[in-house]
Amino acid sequence: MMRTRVTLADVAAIARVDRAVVSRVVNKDPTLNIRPETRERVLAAIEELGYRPNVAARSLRTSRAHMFGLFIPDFANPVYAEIIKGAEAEAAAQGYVIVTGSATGAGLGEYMDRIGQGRIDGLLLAGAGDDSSLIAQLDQSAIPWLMLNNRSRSVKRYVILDDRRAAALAVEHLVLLGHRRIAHLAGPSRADTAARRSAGYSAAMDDAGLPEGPIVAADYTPAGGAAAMALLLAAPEPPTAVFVANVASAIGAMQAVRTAGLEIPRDVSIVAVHDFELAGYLHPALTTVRMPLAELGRRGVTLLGSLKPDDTVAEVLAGPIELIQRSSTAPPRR
Amino acid sequence: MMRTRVTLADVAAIARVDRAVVSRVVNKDPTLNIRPETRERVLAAIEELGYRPNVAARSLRTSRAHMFGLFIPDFANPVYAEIIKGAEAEAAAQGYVIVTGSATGAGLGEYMDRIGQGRIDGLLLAGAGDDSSLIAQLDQSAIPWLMLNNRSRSVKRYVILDDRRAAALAVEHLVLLGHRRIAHLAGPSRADTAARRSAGYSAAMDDAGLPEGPIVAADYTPAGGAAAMALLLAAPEPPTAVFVANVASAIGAMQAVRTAGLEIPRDVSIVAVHDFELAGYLHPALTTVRMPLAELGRRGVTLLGSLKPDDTVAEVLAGPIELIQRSSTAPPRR
DNA sequence: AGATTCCAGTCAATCGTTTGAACGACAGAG
DNA sequence: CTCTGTCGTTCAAACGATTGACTGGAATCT
Repeated sequence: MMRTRVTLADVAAIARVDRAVVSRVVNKDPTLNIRPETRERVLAAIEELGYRPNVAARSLRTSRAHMFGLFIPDFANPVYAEIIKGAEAEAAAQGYVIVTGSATGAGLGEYMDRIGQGRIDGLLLAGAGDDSSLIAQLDQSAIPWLMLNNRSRSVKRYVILDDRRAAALAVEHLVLLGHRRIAHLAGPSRADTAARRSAGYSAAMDDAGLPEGPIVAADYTPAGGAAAMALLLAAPEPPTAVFVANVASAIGAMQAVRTAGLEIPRDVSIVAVHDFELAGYLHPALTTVRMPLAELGRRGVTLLGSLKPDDTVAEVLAGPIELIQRSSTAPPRR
Repeated sequence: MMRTRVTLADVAAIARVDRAVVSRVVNKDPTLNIRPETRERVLAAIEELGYRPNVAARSLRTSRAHMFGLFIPDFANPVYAEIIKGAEAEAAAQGYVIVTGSATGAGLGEYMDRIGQGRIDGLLLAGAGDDSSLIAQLDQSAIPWLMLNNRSRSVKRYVILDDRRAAALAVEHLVLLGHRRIAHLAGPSRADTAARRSAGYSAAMDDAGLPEGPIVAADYTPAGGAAAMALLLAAPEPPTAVFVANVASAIGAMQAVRTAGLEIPRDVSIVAVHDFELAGYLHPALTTVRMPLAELGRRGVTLLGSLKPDDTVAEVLAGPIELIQRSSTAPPRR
């Protein structure tokens, strides 16, 4: 049952007032002086016709779209799912809606083309690389934008989490359990988060007076983690504990431990960054460091709303970072 | 560096033609007769100014937004992540962009309010319930919509997968391995997918000449699955295999098996519907039935594009459904 | 009584594109 | 030499909402 679209004019006609009045009633314009009974008529007409403002017309006139863009690498990654949820919640609270795009669909440039001009009031880039041609394009587009969980060397427009501290927390936990040979299964060298987590690892090891164990870099994938872990275990004096920079790698790493005929945590303890629901259901349940990912998304949206064109943003989100101890970490074997 | 926005008029001025010409060039209007050199001038001006059409103006005029809505229960659920990816890919191919919303942000009604009128050309509802007040509201909104992976009793507007066949495939696999006491850990009774999978289970058991084992319903959550599995294992003659309707439940179920001091697949085999990346990394690796979820998203978008106002759609997506055999299923113990 | 303020709205320009209709110049037909 | 057709463009009216400026009357002030 296709209804014909209802406009301000229709409402105005029924309520016997000017379109302007209806508009001001809808927008709760405080400068409007109106008799209660007139307002009632307007409201009744809106109700009767089921009027809803036309977004295109409104945004053409006001040049505000009430929509934010959010670009992520992959929807299937629970880390970004968490960020989206936070961003969406905050956007909803502001009456905004989110138009998502992912690198699996097509590149960022192509996404920007489809977005066009005037469709979004701001853009969040979660986990995108540091591509300078991209940044140039963004600056041309005249909308505020921000990187999440990934900083750019060239431009100060990012909010990140305290990955350093998260890494240190994980390492301290292992140290406290009595481990001394603690290796680091790092992320890919081009990833900014990986670098910060590695730095945290090094600092914490240093603080504990321990020598940095072997560090092996791997992709943020199960396969990458498995390969890297196999390497670590093959060493003449394998580590008794491994700090893994990422859950995806950690899952692969756990598999590699089993493949090597060893047992977690008896032979090797594992702790990884980012908590996620399934972590507690893996076997053994994975000890993780929980970071405020949803809060990161929320903060990004909040900032977008108040960002001035040339503002710089270089924020390390203050938020709870906690160790979720499960069964993959234990004191080393005597 | 905030650029001042570039309009058709700016381009027209530089190219020394009318706005209309620029518009027709941009839109590749086939009825336009134009001298090659004029076209060149226009293209050059567009390039020089970096002109991009204003989406609001365009969509006000044409009443097409080049945007689809997609509402899902939860971004963190890998099943919907897969659907989104498919939908996004197809939308991108059509030059459309997707505005997502989830039930974790706020309800569908609230999402529709934020969407407003004229912002989307169609709406996909993935896994939403069969809420009749909602359907009334949708029909009022004058945009085509479709349910994905969930059918509504009241309205024929859905695309679903062949859950019946998927369930049958899983059960047949267990039968082939030699199992005879095959239980079913079903989904919540209000979920449409759960009902179809249960039907498939029953049919397959019947075909195999086996008595229906115990059937226990559980939420599509690890906790629900764990509780239900505990119940199944406590029976005097526990099943040697369980067909689980959903991966989330399956993960909980696996935990419950371990808690009971049993081993998979030695003491009980488990197979679940929907494959997902981590399934291969669980311990033991979970045997699943892979369904074409991305294809479902893709198909939904395709249909939205060609849907007439009063068309009915009741489609069971034809697409590959395959058993991914891993290590959680084996012949029963003698 | 005349001036001023307030009330309760109305008027109309504007945002940037799209698109059916019109138009001047030129060519070819009759 | 006028008429009819193309060619290559231009004209201008939408689309629907917003918002600063304005207005006609009543109430209040001086």
